Amino acid sequence: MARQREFNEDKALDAAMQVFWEKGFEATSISDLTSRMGIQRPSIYSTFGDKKGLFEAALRKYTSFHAAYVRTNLQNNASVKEAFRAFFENMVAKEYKKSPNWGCFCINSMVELSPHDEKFEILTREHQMYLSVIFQETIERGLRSGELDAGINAKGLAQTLVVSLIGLTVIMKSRPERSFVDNSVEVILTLLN
Amino acid sequence: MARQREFNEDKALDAAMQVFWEKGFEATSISDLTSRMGIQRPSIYSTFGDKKGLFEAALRKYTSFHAAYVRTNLQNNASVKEAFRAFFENMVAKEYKKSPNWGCFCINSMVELSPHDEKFEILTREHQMYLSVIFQETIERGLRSGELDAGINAKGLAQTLVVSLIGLTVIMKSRPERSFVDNSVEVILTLLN
DNA sequence: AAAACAACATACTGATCAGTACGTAATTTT
DNA sequence: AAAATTACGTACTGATCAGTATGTTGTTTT
Repeated sequence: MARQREFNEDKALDAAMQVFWEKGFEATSISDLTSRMGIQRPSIYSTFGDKKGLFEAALRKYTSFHAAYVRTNLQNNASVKEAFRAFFENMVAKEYKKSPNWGCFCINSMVELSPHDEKFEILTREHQMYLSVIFQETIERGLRSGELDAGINAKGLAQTLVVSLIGLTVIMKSRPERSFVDNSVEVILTLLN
Repeated sequence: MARQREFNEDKALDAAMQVFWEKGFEATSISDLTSRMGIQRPSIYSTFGDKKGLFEAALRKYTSFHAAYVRTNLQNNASVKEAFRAFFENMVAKEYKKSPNWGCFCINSMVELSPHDEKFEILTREHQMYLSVIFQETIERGLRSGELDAGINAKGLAQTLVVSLIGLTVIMKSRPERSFVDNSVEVILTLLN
């Protein structure tokens, strides 16, 4: 290579992720991206291909960060029940702090793009499957330690918690009364008993 | 009025609903709409205001139809447990038949528009609240008949079922293995026991 | 039948879209 | 230092966007 990059590719991608997360794919223009990424239009195309390529890179960055975040959170607590409670309650509290509330970039993409683009159908599905595995491993840890009832179906419960997590994330976009979400979390957590 | 309408407003709105449901707000152009509605561009503006006005009319039509559909479905069965089982299983089966899978127009709108437009935040929230009331009334019917355990918290459970319904609808957009969704439905239904 | 009125269709507006051609600046290799 | 290479910035492309001006057609009222 001759001349060196003046911008940090990772920081630029991070900025793009935020814009796409906030506005979605269709509502985001290249001009929105250049201004927030702090780079020129041709730099986007030479570095990331096209708009969809940039979106894909941003989503991959998000999912890998998010997966690590979820994994760390659940491993952080010796009690599996407390780990899930803290995880769900924290996630609710965080969403109610922000206004407006962008939800989860992967879920947003699943809703907007998956039915129209197989690449994103696969990408978003695989992230949910990955979360499901993390949940399942956490539940199995609770089964081994005896904290959880041996009658629990780890896989089915993990899948249900992923579904619940999605449902909570989505409904919070419409800003229901806090008690609505709190009640739901409470009922969902009874599945661990 | 002088000259009479040549198109059926209700049928045109129905066509618009389908387009918006399939593609979302941003990805739908006025040209998409005119061709599918079978009317000319100025007819849209004179009848529905602007693109967002048409979208709102379409979404209102959807939610009122959907609410009636859910209500009828749940009232159709003497057993509350069987009613919820049939409702969830039917909803899963229907989504897996269609390809691609547009999900729920109201949920799509909640994800795409609610964080950026208060009108749709309210509209989509109120539909979820309405569904929650239908669910709660159904659960209370089961409590009165003795079919459901008296310890059940009707409101909290209804809210949780709404959250679960949203989660299931959304995750099916990424076409997970059928067993993933079936397992989740099974676990969710245990909340009625 | 004439006048008023409303829905129709065509064709247009300026703005913005995603993507690119091209000239300039910086860094490397020869 | 000259040549090659790559990034940068400006300015552009044709296409498409949401929305509208305008003239025509059909129906009602006078």
